[in-house]
Amino acid sequence: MAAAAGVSRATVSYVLNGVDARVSDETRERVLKAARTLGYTPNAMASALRAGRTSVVIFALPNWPLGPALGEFLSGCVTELDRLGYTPLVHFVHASGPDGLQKACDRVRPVGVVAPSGDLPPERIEALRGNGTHGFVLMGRDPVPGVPTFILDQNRVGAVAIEHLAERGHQRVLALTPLDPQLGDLGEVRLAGAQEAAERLGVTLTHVPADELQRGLEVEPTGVYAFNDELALGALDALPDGVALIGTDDSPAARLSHPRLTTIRFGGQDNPARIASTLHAQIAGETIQEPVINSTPTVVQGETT
Amino acid sequence: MAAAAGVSRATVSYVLNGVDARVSDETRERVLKAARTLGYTPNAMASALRAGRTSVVIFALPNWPLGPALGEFLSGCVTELDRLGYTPLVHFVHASGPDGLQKACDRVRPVGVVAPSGDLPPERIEALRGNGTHGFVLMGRDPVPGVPTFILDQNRVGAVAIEHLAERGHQRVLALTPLDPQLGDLGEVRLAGAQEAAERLGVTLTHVPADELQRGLEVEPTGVYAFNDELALGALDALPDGVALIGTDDSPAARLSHPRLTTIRFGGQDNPARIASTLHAQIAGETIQEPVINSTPTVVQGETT
DNA sequence: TTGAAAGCGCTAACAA
DNA sequence: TTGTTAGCGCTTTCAA
Repeated sequence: MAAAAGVSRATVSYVLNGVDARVSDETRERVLKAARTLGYTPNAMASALRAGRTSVVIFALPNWPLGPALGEFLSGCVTELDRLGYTPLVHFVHASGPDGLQKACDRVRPVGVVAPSGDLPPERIEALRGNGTHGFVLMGRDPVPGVPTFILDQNRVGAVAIEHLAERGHQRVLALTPLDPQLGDLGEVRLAGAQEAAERLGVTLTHVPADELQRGLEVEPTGVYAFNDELALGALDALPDGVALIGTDDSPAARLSHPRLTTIRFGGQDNPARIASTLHAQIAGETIQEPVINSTPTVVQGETT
Repeated sequence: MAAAAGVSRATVSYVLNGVDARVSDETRERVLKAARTLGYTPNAMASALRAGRTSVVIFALPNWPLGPALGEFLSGCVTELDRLGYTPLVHFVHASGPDGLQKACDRVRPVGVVAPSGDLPPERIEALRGNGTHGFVLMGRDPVPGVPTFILDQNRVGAVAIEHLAERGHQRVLALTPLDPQLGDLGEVRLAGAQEAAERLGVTLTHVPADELQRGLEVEPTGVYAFNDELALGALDALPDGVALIGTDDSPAARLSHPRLTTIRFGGQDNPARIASTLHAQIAGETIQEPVINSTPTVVQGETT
């Protein structure tokens, strides 16, 4: 490449990295033309080696059920990170082996990582810091000291649902959960939150896996809380008239259903932007002012409650 | 590191890469211990630079609606690739800028790429080949000459749905589509396939966006084909008794709904494994025998048709 | 305004 | 069985 343009490798580097002060217009033109002709792309491995860092940000996705809400959130994060000049890539934690995230980080040396707090313990973070990873955002229920954390309080989701039903006078409530082990840990926390709220508010909560819906109806509930919108929609037709129903996720389908489903929306629109900028600030070496990003669940009122 | 173990860098490299023939047991032990003590991790950038290739496989995800079916497929691909020793990472094509995939490939120099055929034209593939990318699997409607292709015939999905309804004697059918622009291109192709099949079979097909379901019912359809299961479930309660309903995706919620939803399952269980092994073979320099991986949609019979 | 050269951390060929 | 060394492609300092 340098030879093709008749200049030194150094000059090529300056041109391609926009250090304009250093090269004459004429030389720059020649280099750019040669680059185009040859289809030259700088070797990112080499420059990463030299610089001691890549532009990659790994988003470690835990075993969450893939749906519209998650898609929107992920897309948002990717878009923001891309805008800031990073190369965001999603790693499926549960689908790789036990040390999948660890291995992925060792192999791409990301400059930043977004990961569930459970998958990235403090000692790993320390190890990564020494390897060129400078930005961290954890996702979890509780704040992690010293590391910016995106609070996803599934516990609260369950509580909000029950509070909503209780406010409307429902005393016997069914909690409808997917069979899918995917919702596993996530679901347990939600259920616990719902249970707590139920006790607090004097609501009788019966937990029923989705495939036993019919059996659950024997307790003659006045309200049903489904752990996701699909489940709610699937139950809608089977529920006796007058039984209230609230789903979770605010999926597009919930907005389009007849009757329109009441559901729970998780988190604000600007969370992806805040996650991205938190990462960016850390990587730039700034101190983070707000180490906690809160995601509050809110009820989206429909016609089913 | 080499110094800490009192050996040369070469020896460290051999030990950590399992070239056992070269080092004595005693030396190996010493090196491994030192590595553990120091928390030493080989710099993958350096070794990638040296080797001319990384272990990363980029899976370029187009603007498909995220749901359980896609999740299963993606997880499958990731698991298989991981098993083969690669580092699979998912790139959200639509969420990055226009040349997002290009940029991502330039920055991580993946050894393999799985991408929609529309996002990876032949000239790009050629360029990538020169940059250390040796495995390609395209996803699209039609085979691409010279490149293994995973055939996703959305056209056929639409046709299968209409055929299923026609077989059961339905002559007036509603096609219920999401508003979501996400399904855009994908949806158009499906609709076209359904339209063709309808004409062929003498079925009257009316296309209605999901938010106009009520208006669609004025044509008094005897069957409804929804472009995804969530939409189908959302409509279930609103449809008059006796109207047949078929969804798309075979989502868990469809299996759990009451009545159980008839739906369309897309593709076989072993597609991820075939995609992974096709990539693997190419990277190993083998010639691919079966350059086309077919994904045939099949009806999953429920109680709604 | 430009070139020469060092060095990022690793691996593989060659020497001992 | 182990050490020495060249060189992967880049950026950046120093010299011209």
